[in-house]
Amino acid sequence: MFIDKINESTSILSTMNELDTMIWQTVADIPFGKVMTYGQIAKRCGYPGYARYVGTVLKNLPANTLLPWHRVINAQGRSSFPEGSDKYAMQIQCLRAEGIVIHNGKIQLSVYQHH
DNA sequence: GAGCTGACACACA
DNA sequence: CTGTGTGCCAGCT
Repeated sequence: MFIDKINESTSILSTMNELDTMIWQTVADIPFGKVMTYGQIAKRCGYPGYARYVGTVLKNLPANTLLPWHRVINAQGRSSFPEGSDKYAMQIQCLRAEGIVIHNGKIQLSVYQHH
């Protein structure tokens, strides 16, 4: 029925907003000096396979956000920004400020990954 | 509706 | 270890 279509779509919409919120929560819960990967966050939120979506959500964060987005890196233990960019330098700097050691742009997940 | 494009991940060479 | 191919999925053309 027509009304069901509307409810269905709004339900999907609210699910997506809910996912955004869960992603924010998960990122906010990463302790100082630890990191998590995109895929890991997606899984924790109950949405395996949504690694890329985690990235788009973080991208849409306001520049002045208090969320520790710098603690989110890719599965290779590297920043996902191009190596010369401002964002890249920014992320590396923030991580180093938390005592995380980065060697040749690589972070040892075996040491710093938050489970 | 059909492609393209990413702040991704994984397997394999 | 680095490069390449493939799968993935929401958001934008």
